[in-house]
Amino acid sequence: MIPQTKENRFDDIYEVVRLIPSGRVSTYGAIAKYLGHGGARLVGWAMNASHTQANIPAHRVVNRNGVLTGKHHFENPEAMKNLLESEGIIVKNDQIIDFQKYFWNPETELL
DNA sequence: AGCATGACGATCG
DNA sequence: GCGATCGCCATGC
Repeated sequence: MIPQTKENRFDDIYEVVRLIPSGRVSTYGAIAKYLGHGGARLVGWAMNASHTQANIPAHRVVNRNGVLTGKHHFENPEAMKNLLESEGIIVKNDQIIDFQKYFWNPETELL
């Protein structure tokens, strides 16, 4: 039996992030819970290493409050906000307006 | 091997 | 409502 390595976990996370449709956002906790990988920090860490992968819409992943906590990891702090607004999502003061309306939950959307 | 940190989340006081 | 604390896993020193 092949043990589940970190690469498997990261790959699973990347796959789910890639499934987030344009104009929608998801959270670290929701992805972590959906994959059952235990902690939201794993998703956060995977996002941190997402620069090693291609086509990872990391800007569509925010924390449970809909706050752009990871914007500083982009080239520019406003890049994340700019990308989200270009997809029709309103961002005010680093926070997504009507976050619950744009929230994309893999547990329900992919089921 | 032990300790600190991190794009988080939940709980407690 | 908010700050402190713990849990989660991976990484760096």
